[in-house]
Amino acid sequence: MGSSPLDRLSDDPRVSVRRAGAPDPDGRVVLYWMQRAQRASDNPALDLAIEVGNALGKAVVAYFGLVSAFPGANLRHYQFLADGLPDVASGLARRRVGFVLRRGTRHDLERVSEEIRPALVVTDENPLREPERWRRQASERQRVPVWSVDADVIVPTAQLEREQYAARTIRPRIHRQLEWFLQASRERAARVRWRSPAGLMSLEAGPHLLDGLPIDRTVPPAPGFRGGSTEGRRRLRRFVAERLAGYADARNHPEIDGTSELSPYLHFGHLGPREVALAVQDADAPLADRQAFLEQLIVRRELAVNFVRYNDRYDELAGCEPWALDTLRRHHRDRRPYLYVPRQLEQAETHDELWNAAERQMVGTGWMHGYVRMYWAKKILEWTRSPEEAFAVAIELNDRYELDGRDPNGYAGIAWAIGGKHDRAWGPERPVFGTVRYMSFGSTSRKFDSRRYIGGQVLNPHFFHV
DNA sequence: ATCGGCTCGCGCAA
DNA sequence: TGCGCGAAGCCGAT
Repeated sequence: MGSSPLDRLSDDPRVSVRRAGAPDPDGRVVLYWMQRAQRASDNPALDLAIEVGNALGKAVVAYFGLVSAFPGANLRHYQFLADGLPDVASGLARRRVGFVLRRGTRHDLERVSEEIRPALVVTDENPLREPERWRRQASERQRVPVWSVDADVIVPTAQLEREQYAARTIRPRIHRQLEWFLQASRERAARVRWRSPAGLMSLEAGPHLLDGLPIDRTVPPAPGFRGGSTEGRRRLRRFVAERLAGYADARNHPEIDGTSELSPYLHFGHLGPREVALAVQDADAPLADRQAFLEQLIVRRELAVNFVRYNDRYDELAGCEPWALDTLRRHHRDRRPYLYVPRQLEQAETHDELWNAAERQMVGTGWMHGYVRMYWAKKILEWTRSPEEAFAVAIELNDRYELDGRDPNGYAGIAWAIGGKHDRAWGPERPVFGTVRYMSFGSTSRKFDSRRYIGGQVLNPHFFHV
């Protein structure tokens, strides 16, 4: 049995062998199909591709397909993504890795493979159903080995083995493994330099990349966010220097810029979670603040990834627990004093100015504060005709307007708010909610300065990111 | 300001 | 089988 250098590399718990076999000896390169992890450092998938290339004595090339068919994505998301590609290009060059950038309606790993003739293909992971299907189908069609690397979590998702019931069940399992997995990667460069075959097509990462691409352009780019690893790292440094001290309290004050606002960068893979965690862990800030942030970044974020990976109904009410489905069903005919259609919600036309402010923050800036996201989703449950409709409307709005939409965090957050996912029952039993945890305007407003949050929105829709 | 009761079920000790 | 306790809550009593 194997103890060749290659077997040792595929033995890593981050790695799944999706197509087994020996690398094609006639293959010219190791091909890294970059999808989720759109960065050239703190990227275990890229690191592995380089290790394999060096072990085989072959060059390494990364292929990125800018596909217009990504479900639910619009110009806001594509602009942010495209902002990040120049950083990918320059970062890969520093590691002597080639870059092939193409665009089209869908991924075309097959054609790129035919042109480049890889010995082996490496890719990253994304637990959402469509990207997972792309990886599976592409692996079936390859004639060379395909390995995927779980690059965007700290503890590999497979280590948890099954769907976790709550934060309290995943937390000790994650903490036990952090010492092993929370380590900076060794950023090696490829030993063999990539030489592009004559005539191989690749686009320039630049401002015109989106021109003519058939995407949904009805949502404008987010005015306060520029994508990319460089910008993400700048924001990380600023957060650690200016906001980490005091984070444990400030994060629950939506009227203050107290959070990291890094979720878009993590969503597009412009930053890796290890780099963020290590920067915070080693920071000169009170322990309680560092712990509060790491709880969000690691325990809560990876619980969300676990949910999407192991529950194929992650975007419907039916994916929630029986106790919650029962209590919501018993209350589905309750009278609802306020009822809104999706259009009214989208336009922030409710009687509740706190809710409207949260909605406007999301639509206008592409990012809603985490604390009001809970309130926002729970009120949709209260103001629509059924929990199923509430779930669908919340996901549609979240995925359309949030820069970090279409992300496990969003699905888990909405399932928590509407379906009690990862939560517990709370009495007393109430209309519509049953024993799903309730939130009220009055109580929520007493915890932070909601007037200031609302006012900031009214005076300047970009208040939060100026 | 703080406290208790509301309510459910996992995971572990036994 | 019993028991402790848990993502951010709410409300009324003290």
